[in-house]
Amino acid sequence: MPSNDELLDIAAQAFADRGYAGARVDEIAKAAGVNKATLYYRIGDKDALYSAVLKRIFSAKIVRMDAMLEAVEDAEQRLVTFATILVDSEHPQHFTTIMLREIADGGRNLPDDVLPLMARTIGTLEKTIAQGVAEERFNPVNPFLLHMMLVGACALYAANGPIRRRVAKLAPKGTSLNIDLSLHNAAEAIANILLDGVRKQ
Amino acid sequence: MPSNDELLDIAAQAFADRGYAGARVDEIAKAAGVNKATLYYRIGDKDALYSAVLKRIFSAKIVRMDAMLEAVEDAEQRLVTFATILVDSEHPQHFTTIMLREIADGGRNLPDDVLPLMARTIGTLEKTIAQGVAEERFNPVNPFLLHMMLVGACALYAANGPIRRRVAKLAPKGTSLNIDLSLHNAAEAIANILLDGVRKQ
Amino acid sequence: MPSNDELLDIAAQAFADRGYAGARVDEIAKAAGVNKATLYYRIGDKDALYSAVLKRIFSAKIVRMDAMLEAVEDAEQRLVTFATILVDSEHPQHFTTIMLREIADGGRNLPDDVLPLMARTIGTLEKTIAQGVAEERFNPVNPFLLHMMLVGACALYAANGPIRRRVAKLAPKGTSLNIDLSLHNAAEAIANILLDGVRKQ
Amino acid sequence: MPSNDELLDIAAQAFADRGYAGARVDEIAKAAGVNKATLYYRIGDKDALYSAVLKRIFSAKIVRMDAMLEAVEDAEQRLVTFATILVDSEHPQHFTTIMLREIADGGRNLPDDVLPLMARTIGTLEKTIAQGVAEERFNPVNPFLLHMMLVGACALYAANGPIRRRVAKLAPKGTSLNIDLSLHNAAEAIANILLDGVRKQ
DNA sequence: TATGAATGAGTGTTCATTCAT
DNA sequence: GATGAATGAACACTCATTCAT
Repeated sequence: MPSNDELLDIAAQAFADRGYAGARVDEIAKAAGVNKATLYYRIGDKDALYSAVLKRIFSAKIVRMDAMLEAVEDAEQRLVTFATILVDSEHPQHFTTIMLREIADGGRNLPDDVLPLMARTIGTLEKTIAQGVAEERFNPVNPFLLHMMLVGACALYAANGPIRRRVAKLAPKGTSLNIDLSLHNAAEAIANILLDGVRKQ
Repeated sequence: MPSNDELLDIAAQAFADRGYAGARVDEIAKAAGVNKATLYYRIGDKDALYSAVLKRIFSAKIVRMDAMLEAVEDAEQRLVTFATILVDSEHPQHFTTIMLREIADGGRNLPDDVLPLMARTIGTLEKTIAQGVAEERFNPVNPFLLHMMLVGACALYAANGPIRRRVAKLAPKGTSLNIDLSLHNAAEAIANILLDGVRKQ
Repeated sequence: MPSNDELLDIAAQAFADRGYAGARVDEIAKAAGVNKATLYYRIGDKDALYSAVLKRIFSAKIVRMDAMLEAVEDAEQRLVTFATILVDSEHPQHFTTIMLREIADGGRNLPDDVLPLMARTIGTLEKTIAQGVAEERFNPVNPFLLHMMLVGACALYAANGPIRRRVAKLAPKGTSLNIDLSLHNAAEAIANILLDGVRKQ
Repeated sequence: MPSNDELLDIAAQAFADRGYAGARVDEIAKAAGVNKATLYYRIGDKDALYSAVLKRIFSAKIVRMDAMLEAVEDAEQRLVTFATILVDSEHPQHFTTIMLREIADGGRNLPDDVLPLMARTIGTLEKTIAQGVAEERFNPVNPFLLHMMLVGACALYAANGPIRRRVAKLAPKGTSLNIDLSLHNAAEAIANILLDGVRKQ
């Protein structure tokens, strides 16, 4: 009998793979090895299950971001670490994939109490950039756009593995598609390209 | 009675709003003002409808990209134009939103004949970057990652309007969230930040 | 452009293959190479089409029975010929298959004006048997049961080819299933077995 | 709430009455007094439901045949009993009607695992005839044709009650159509006519 | 606390039929 | 006469949810 946390991890997998509308409560219960009614008893309906998954995933990410904020002082290093944390956790694909889906959905299923978590993530990054600007190491740049670029690039790279491989088969040999950077390395590379654009010379 | 193209536009709206699994054939037919059976007669089942929508959206985008490639010579200008075309067309949200959903889905519903179109888009950008490198104006940078950054940032910004507004209400006044750049201007700004990172000094 | 008779033959094939409920007006029109609306214009709705097919098939059979009655004098020979005509015509499978379906259906779709034709067929056989009894060559036997036996055996043999072949694969070699009598020969054999039972010694 | 067996009996009624294509899952559920989804939960889709019905009906028939084989020694008596069992069971019309439909359908919906049951039925009869021939009481006769005659005649008589009554109204009084033998008696009579033809003199 | 069983309300799809030309 | 296009009414099937135990 799986714990509630294990239940939520299995549900996260399903929601990441299929989206809210595409995921099936039956299949989640089956994958978890519990009766469907047990899922309802322990967690609630599909909406509640989804909310719980989102809260779990976002909370974990925020906790890691906060820990990073305390551990890393350097503004540049913070941006790089921010990027790697985005893609680099126990369930990397789940976070980025579900986030992309939520954005596409306009946050339709996003419960109100995860929004503050998202706001905090953005605030975290904004503070970092403000710090770099204050230290006169960064050009003044719109923190929100920078956030979009960091998150967008990392999330896309993290999520598009399957498509990348299908497209790669069609492209001529030797093209840039034939890369296979690890998520961690890709996130670092992305952050560094951004830093090159942001860094004051 | 709507034309087939009008039908596909209405379906695109639905697929962008709700995703493949969340969209309802009934509602698409109703929104188009045709009988559901007419949809099947004219286009086919949900899969065929989705394929037709994807082909229409991607083809239109590719056509604009190609036209741009011929009209714009300068490598930097090309990157900027590429970004603006991504978000700036007759149906801007549809393209980026559906693309995000497809990436999250691992291209599960992506028909084989739209993959070459995606490959071409990437190839287009890659050539532009290679041109900039050849002209010794760009640092050598992984074109695929640059593509991720450009597309990821633009798509996220284009698609996350609703969430942005919800989050903005929660954030303190005066933060970077309270921006309201047009898609076009945001895409330009994003491209320029990237160019700052890529440009050879 | 097929004639109405050709149309009916094609429809007969469909009704024989799939039954009234299983046959598709679309497919009949397509098989006939005419527009579906043309089918309605020339013949009428599905019911009318089915009635027309039944009338055509039963009439043809009756005509051949009548011709036989005039040509063959001997009672025994009449029974044999009756059996062979049942299975042996331009469209042998259609008649027996559709007849079996109608019987199973309780004649639900059988129009009133084909019933007299069926009654005449039975009457034809009954006269033949009465003749044999009158000539003191046949035992007095229930003509209706004889009719069932002759028609049932011939129709089953004519219609069950596909199943017979599937079952034959499962049966051990050398069993009686591995026969492949032509319809004509099988009907003759069936009639002769019956005659052995009916014939006065 | 009906048991699964009761469910299958109600479904058998529908399939016998209307055939596979003509039967409606909605109506079966309604007739059984259960929700349509319950039917799917308990048994499966229309195909599975039909397979289950066929298996139930054929198994029951085979069981009775086997019991008869053990109880009856005399070859002639076996043929008669075989005929009566064909038409004489808890659900007489269902078996013969569905069998006729399946034959007309070429066994299109006949699951592979009921074919062995059919083969066994034929094998049963074949052994009986072989026994009669070995005992020098029967003429050597094709067992498969004999099977066709016995089954065809009995099935037709069992199934064509409704048509018989409609035709009888059209025929002149005093004709053979105005018989109303019970199924049991008709089967006996049919078997006896056949025996007269098969019996060695 | 847990679950096998049941179900109302959809959900995509098909089909016989009709209509405008 | 003939037909491409359109559609109301089914139709098989699914799914989130609940209930009895």
